[in-house]
Amino acid sequence: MDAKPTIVWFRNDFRLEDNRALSQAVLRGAPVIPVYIYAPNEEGDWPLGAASRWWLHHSLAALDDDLRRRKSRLVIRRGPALEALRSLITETGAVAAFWNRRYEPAISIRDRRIQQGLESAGVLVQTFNSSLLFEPDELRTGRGSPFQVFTPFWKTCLSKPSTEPVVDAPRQFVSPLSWPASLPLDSLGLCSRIDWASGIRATWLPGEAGAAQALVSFCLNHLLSYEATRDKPASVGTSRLSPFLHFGEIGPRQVWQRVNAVRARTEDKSIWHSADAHLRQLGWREFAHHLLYHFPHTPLEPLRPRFKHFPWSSDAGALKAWQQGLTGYPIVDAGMRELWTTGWMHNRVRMIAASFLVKHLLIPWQEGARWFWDTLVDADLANNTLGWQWVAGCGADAAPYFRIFNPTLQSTRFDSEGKYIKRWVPELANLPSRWVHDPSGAPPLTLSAAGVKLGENYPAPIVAHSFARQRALAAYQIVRKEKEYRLAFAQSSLQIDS
DNA sequence: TTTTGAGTTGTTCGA
DNA sequence: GTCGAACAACTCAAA
Repeated sequence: MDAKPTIVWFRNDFRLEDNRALSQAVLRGAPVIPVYIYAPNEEGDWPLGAASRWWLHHSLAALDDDLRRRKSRLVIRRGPALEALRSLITETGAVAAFWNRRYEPAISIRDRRIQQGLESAGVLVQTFNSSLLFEPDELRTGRGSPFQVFTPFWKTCLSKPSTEPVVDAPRQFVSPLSWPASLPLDSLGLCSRIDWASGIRATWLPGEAGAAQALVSFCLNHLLSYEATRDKPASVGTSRLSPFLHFGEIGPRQVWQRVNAVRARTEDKSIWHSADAHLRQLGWREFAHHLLYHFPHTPLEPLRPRFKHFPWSSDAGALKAWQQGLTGYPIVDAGMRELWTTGWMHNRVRMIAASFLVKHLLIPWQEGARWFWDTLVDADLANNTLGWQWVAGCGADAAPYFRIFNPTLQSTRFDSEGKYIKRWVPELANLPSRWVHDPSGAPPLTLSAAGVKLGENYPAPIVAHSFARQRALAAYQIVRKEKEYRLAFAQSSLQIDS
């Protein structure tokens, strides 16, 4: 038996179950050294946001606890990652390094470099897929190009042989004779000194146990009626697994298996529909990673180049109102405040709030993406990019440009009693539900009876819907005609040439 | 190469 | 309140 240790490098796969790199390392029979390396400036243009750092801190603490329960531990180091790995190898005499692959552009370039660096020094490197059902290179259209439309992408996924089975968490680890030094978790400075995270702390339990609990609870209580309730932000209708999936405290294969198990136990068509609808959401996660991998420029630039010429406006005041939940559109404000308080926003409300920023305010989607990146506990480069480009109409399979959400209508449709609004915008708590979606339309007496003073304790709408809608349509006309402009330009330059 | 069919999540208008 | 049609049109994926 090889007594020289194997390093398992953890990176957004903070779990013991269904972790290929870990289980394969344990199988070697040699001591296993679990490592985390904090290297924020190796994440390209996207160092972790504040909410993500909070989650990471607690995720690492939870992983360390879980490892210690198995007589192991997590060794924490700072980057650069290659140097950290090299010195660990020197200190411990390790001969192998295993990790699960990440697919973000900057990270995969870095990781290939690290792999080469270690292999050239004689270290055995093995990497695995633990975070996707299908890796970006596995799926191609008939012509061999990457997919840009979701439905054929997902059909192709579903036509593949069923996903690999989930691997159990290793029962026991072999420890090294002595443990290499580890930085204290607190020294990474992931949690800011001012405790702004109380709302996040009250909402979430980071770590593998919290993830497992969230999945069980979802399958037991919400999956059965997922189709009916997933669009209702006032109720817990969605799985709320996104941060756990992002940090790899649960993997998509585990979700896939569990949801399919529920599906297999019933003949009830409505449950089948719900299960399929939820698996489809996993499909979107896959699609987002597929797109980011094949179109690595998209976090900063539109996938459809003609949108580079979109007449965006830069209105710092409006951006701030949006960020603070003070737009005067209750459903938007409720969402933005839920985000600020809990680090998460309901999917339906994300679309409404994002659409409002991009279409009502004409503020670049990149500004919205940046804010979400900083405030979401589930901030994920692939998902965030896909979502914002979809809303802005410049991405893959995007909403057509003329599809402009009416926040008031969305609100009456999906939060009809105004429960969600009243929870997050307490200024409006005493308004009758009929008016809570659009206080500016309420009779003055109703407003004063409810203690609402528009412009004083709750803002009037910062822009009128019908005006904003017309303005957005007009702005999109410019992008729409870009093709014609280009043609005209080409012709005119031909004329100049001749 | 060309053609054909289809595409997460909508809104507004008028009856 | 509910219903259907119009909106306006692009691009991808597959045959």
